Amino acid sequence: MKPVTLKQIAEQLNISVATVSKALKDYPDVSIKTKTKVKDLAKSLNYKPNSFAVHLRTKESKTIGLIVPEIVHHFFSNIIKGIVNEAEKKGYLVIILQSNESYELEKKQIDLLLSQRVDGILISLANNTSDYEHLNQVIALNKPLVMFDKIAKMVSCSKVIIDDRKAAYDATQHLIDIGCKRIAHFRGALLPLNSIDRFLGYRKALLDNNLPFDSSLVYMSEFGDMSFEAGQISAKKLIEDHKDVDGIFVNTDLVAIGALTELKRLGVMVPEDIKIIGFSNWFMSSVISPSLTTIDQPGYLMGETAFNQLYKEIIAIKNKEETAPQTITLETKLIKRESTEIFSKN
Amino acid sequence: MKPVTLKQIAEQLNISVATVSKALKDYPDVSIKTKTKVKDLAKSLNYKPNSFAVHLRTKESKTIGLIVPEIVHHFFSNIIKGIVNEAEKKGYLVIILQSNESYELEKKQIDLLLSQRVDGILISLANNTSDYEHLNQVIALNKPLVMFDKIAKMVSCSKVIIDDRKAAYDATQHLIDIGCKRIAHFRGALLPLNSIDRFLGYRKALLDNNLPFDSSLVYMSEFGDMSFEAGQISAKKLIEDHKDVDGIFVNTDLVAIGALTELKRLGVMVPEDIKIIGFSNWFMSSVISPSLTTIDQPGYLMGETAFNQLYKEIIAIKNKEETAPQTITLETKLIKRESTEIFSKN
DNA sequence: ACAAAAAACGAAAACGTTTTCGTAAAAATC
DNA sequence: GATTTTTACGAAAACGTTTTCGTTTTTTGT
Repeated sequence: MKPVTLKQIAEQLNISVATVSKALKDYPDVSIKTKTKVKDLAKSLNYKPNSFAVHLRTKESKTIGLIVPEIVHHFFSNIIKGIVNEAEKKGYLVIILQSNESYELEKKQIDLLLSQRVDGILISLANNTSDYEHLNQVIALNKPLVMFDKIAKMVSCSKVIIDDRKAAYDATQHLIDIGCKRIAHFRGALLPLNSIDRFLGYRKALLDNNLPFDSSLVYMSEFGDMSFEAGQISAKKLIEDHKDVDGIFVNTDLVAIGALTELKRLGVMVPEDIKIIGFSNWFMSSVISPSLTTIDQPGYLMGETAFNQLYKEIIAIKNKEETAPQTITLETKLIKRESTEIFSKN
Repeated sequence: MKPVTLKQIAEQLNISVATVSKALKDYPDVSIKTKTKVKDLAKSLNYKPNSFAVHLRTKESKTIGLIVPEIVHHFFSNIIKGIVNEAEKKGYLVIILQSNESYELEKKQIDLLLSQRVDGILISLANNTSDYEHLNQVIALNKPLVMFDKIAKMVSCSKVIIDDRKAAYDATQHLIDIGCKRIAHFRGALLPLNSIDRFLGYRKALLDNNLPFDSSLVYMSEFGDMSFEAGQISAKKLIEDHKDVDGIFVNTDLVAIGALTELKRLGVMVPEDIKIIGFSNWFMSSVISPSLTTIDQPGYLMGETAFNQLYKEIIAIKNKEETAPQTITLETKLIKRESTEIFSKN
C-alpha cells in the first residue's frame, strides 16, 4: 500500500541503501551480481523512485510549466499537443495553466510555477499583458523562459513566432493577384501585437500595389472579440457602407466564417461578388462551403519548436553555459480554397 | 539567484528554522512580533517554499495527472479546460498527457504519473485499451482514479459519463418524430463502448417505434476512424445502396459534416431529401450550412465534475475515510438546427 | 517575591534520495 | 606470501521542509 523505498529493498537484501541506489543507476562500482539482485527485486516490488526526494537532491524537476490564454482553441490545442508530445520524448512532464486572457491570473500562475520549481516556462501572453515584471522575475532567477505566438518584444528571452506582417501581406497580395481592387480588412483588437502586425501587412500590400489605403474599410469589432458574431456584424456594416468592395482579409478564420455566413444571408455571393481570406487555418475552414482560403499557422510545429528551444536552454543552464535569446520565425502558408476562386465572368 | 530558503531567513533574523516555518504558517506558538518580522522578510526576499521538500514531508503533491486520447479535439479540450480551471481553484496543478489512442502509451503514462507521486489521476481511455491492469494498479495503491467519457465498466472506480444509449435513442426518436421512416446509422468502431451504446440506442428507438431494424443501413468506416472523409465515403455508399433513406443518425459531428458535404455534392438536399443528426455539438456544427442538429455533450461540465469527484476522494483518503466508487451521469441535450428542419411539401 | 501556568522558541528527527569519500575485501603483481 | 592494485561496498551528509516534544522565558496569581 505504501510505496516501496530504497530502504526496504536494502533491508531485504541485507545491503546498504547506497548500494541499492547505485545498482539501480548502473554505477560502475557495484558488482554485476548485486546489480541483478537489486534490479530483480526492485522490479518485482514495482519500485518507483520518489520524485520529490530525487528532485530535492538533484535540483531539477523534469517538469515544465505552460501558460496559454485559452485551451479551447484549435491553434492553441495544436501547440499544446506539440509541446506535450515533444516534452514526453525528452522525459519532461508539462503542467498546463490557462490565463483566460487575464494579466492578473497570468502573474499568479507564473508564481505558482516558480514555487513548483519547474525547470522552465513556456508562455503565450494574455491580450492585456503590458507589464512584464513577472516575466523578468523568471529571467532574473535564471530560469529558462520561452514565449510563443503572443509575445512581448521588450522581454529578453527566446521567442517562437510567425511573421504576422508578412503573412498578412501575402494574404492581401493574393486578393490583389486575383483581381480585387477594393479590399476591406476585419482587424483584431489593439492588442495583442499580432493584430497590429496583420493590419500593417495588409496596408503595406495595398500601398505596394498602388491601391489606396482607405481606413473606412478597416473594421474592428466593438469589444475587440474575435467571434463568429463579430464577423457577421462587420460584414453587415460593410455591405451597408461600401457597395464596391470586392475582397476582405479577415484577421482570423472564425470571424471570416461569420462574415461568410452573413454575406450568404444577404445574398452576396462568395467568391463571385466578394472574395474572402481568413487567417489561422482552423479545421472547420476546410469543411464549410464555400471552403475558406486562409493562412496556415503551424501550431503543432510551433509547440515542438518552443519546447525544443526551452529544452536547449535548460540543458545549457545545467552545464553552466551561456545562451543568447533566440527568435525563431516559422513559415506560414497560403491555403487557397473556394472563397477566393477566380470567377469567370462570361 | 539561488532560491531563498527558510535557513537564510532564520539566520538573518537570528532565530531557528523551526520558528520561521511556524511563523509563516501562523502557528499559535509564535509571537505576533516575530511573525510579522518573518513574514515581512520573507516577502521582501520573495521567498517561495521548495515544493519538493514540502511534498517529501507532507506526502501530498497537490498535483494530479490527466490522460486523454487526443488533445486537439473540441470535446476534450473543453474537458481539459474544465479540469484545469477547477483544479486551480482548489490549489491543484494538472499534468497533462496524451495517449494518442495507444494502450501502450497509456500504460507508460500511468507509470510516469505514479512515480511522479500525483495525488490522483483522471483518465479517458484509449480506444484499444482492453486490459485494465495498469488501472487496477493505481487503485491498489489506494490512489484516487476517476474515469470520464471513455470508460471501462469493469474497473472499480468513479466515473463521469453521459448516457450514450439514451442520447442516441433521443436523437433517433427526433428523426422519427419529424417523419423519417428509413433511418441509417453511421456508427463508430467496435471500441470504445460509446459507439456500441450509441448503436444500441439507435436500434432500440427504431424497434420501440415499430420501425424495422435493417443492418444494411448501418455503416462503419473502414478503419473505424471518425473523420470527415469517413462521412463522405459512407454517404456516397449509402446513396448508391439505398435510394429510400430519409434520415441519418451519425455517431459524431465531424463524420456528419463529411456526409453533409458529400450529399450536397451529389445533389441530395438536406433537410429536404434526407435529414441528418450528429453527436457532440462541435462548434463548427453551428456555423456550417445547413447547420447541424446534434446532441450536446457537456464537455466543460464533465471536466469540472470529474475533477471534483477526484478531489472528494483525495480528501477522503487524506482523512482516512472510506469512499464507494460513484458513477455520475451528465445530461445531454438535443440541439435542433437546420439539418432536421421539417420541409413542407407544398 | 515565589511558585505555577502560559507563552515562545529551538533541537532534532524524519521524509527518500544521491553522491562523496573512506574502508574492507578480492584480485593481481612480484 | 607479502605488497600493491583493483573492485565492491557502506557511512554519512546533504537537499529544505514540517512537526513533535522538550526547554526556556515570560506572565499570572498569591
